[in-house]
Amino acid sequence: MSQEPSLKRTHYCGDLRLSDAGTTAQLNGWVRRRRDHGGVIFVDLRDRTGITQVVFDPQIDEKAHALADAVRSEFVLHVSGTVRERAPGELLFTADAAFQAELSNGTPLSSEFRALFSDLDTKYTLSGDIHVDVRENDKRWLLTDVENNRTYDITREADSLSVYQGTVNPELATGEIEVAVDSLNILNTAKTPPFPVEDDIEVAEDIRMRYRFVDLRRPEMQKTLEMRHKAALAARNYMNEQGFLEIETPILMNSTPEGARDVLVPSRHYPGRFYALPQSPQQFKQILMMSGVDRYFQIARCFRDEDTRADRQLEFTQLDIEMSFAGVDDVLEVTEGLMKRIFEDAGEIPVQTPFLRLPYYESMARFGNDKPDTRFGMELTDLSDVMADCDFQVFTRALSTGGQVKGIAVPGGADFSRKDIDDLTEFVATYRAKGLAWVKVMEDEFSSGIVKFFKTEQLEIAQKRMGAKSGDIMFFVADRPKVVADALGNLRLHLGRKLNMIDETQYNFLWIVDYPLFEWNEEANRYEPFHHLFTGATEETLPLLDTDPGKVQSQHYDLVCNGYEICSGSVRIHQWDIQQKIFDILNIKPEDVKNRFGYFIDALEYGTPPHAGIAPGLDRIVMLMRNEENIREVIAFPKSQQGLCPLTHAPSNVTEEQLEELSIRVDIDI
RNA sequence: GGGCUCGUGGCGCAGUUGGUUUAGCGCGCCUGCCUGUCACGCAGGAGGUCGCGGGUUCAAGUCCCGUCGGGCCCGCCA
Repeated sequence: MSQEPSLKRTHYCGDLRLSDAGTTAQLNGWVRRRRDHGGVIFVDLRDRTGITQVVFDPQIDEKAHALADAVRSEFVLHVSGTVRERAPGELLFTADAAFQAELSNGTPLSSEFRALFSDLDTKYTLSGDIHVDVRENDKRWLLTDVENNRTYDITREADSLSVYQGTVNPELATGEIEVAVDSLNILNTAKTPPFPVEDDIEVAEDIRMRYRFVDLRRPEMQKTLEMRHKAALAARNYMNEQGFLEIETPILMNSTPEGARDVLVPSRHYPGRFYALPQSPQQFKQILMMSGVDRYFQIARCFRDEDTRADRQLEFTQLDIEMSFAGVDDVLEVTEGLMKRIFEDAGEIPVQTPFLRLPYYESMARFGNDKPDTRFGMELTDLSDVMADCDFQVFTRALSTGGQVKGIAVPGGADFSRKDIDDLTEFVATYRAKGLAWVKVMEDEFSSGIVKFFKTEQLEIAQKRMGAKSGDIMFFVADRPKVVADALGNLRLHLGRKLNMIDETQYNFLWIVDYPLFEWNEEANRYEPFHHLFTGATEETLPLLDTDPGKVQSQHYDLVCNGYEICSGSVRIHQWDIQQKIFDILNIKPEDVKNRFGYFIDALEYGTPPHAGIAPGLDRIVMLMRNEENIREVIAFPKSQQGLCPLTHAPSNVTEEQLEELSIRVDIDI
């Protein structure tokens, strides 16, 4: 038999502790760093659990030490050796035995004792953050200067204390031990990595993506991968406990032109026809309810061929949920339990249930959007009534054409410079606001070029309503309601971040409810579904379908956390006649209904139970728990903003033969 | 479809109104020395078609045009 190197390990690199000292251990891992001191070589060996310092000492094993000479960063090693306590370094000084009491009783060290350290060398000056461990009662102590990341080994001799330089690394969980290697196998060599495999690196994202296999070795990325796994596991366990069945639905389905663009897959058997990848398993999960499954869930990959953003990918993952004989409260309750379980189990983030519920219109009015970040104030205030008879034409013109005047008060904003305000004006222009009016609130006056257009009383009412104090600035936007909401809502967020008004440790869960069922599309001159075609209406507003569809309230709900929409769902329509009415209002022709949803309509008529569902977005949940602002940080192999895979370079060209089989002719030069 | 922004050794950056700069700096890398480091230290060294193409100029990393790639945003995302 050939002599294969042993791959067996007894521990992971994050496992060993002082209590393991004296035992033997075998580790596998990557070389984080090699420190060659001529006589002795230290290697930090890393795997996904942590780092252990392994030592190559020629006096322990000459062969291993010689081999270690060639070891470089990211080499893959198997080592075996003895776990040992890190021995004290050089003797720094001896001190009076009287100081022993200070080490044992946990009180802060006396200035006399501290002075001994500084007297020796200012580099040993102790910080205020000192931690003492008793290694042996009345005999040995380990003193850790946490702030300076330095340790001291203190031993009681006959009548004095000997203070040695410590070799413990307080930053490593395994920092009290090391493995003295007696056998080294270099399992593989490695090219010098393009960037160091450690946290807090400053490397362009495209470089990290190109070398994702190196990037993912970094501890924080491993932590993200593990947290994502735990979140999915927590979800599975919870849904199982709640009686839900996990059922897979097709990845190849038919295209539904409503909503986002579909990712299409050509069919070989049916030239000219295409499968679509699911934007969500919406129709299948409803059919599962019709099929008597009662409670379904799936960790489902979804695809939407739209341009991406920092929190949007071409493909993403939803915890897709549907339940029969359920209404709004049932779904919200299950979802609250699910969120609690995920955030607590995977993220160690405590969650209070039930969550607050905020009507859609109120959210729009107070925050300018339906995914408010409620971790800070600075809410929008409507001033349309107050400003109706001012002399500022920008306001009056907007108001007379059905617009609004709203404002926010920014704490401390009276200090903003002309340039600051210009930048903010440019910022709101992105959202089509034509300007940003401002008034600074001073000790006993209002300051601004536009003050002269207002009665003092008008500005006073504005100030009072917004809660602006002396030293604040009031910003106003006058325009169509949509523009006012977009501009001020985003300005609020922008300034909230810029002025550090957000408590990053807080998680504000909030249901947005009472959405309208339809939205009027000005350009197309017709109603469009606010959510999707199968969203049900509230019983009270259902009669309005015939008279005033714009006023019908849906049974749609969104769960929002810290400004991110993390779940979206609704009670579905389960009666054919109501579904029919929706198609009519939306002007979808019967033949289109038949072509696109025929199977679904059929099923509706064969005994569909009332049902409702929701779909939490796993990626965004993990983003929140990891405090990441980019979705690519929580996906192992994400695509670039243009939809390219930085590793495999998908999408790729295919051969003429492949195209021919699919009866596809590509009409561009490749 | 549109706006903004970035692209200089492996990585992160500097490079002034175009010119004394042989395109610098830090990290990393290589060689040698070093038995207690953990951002080891010391000495020496290698490594760049300044994204690509074209133009202006006596002269371009620097100015202009185009193009490719990354990012953020608007539109879009039922």
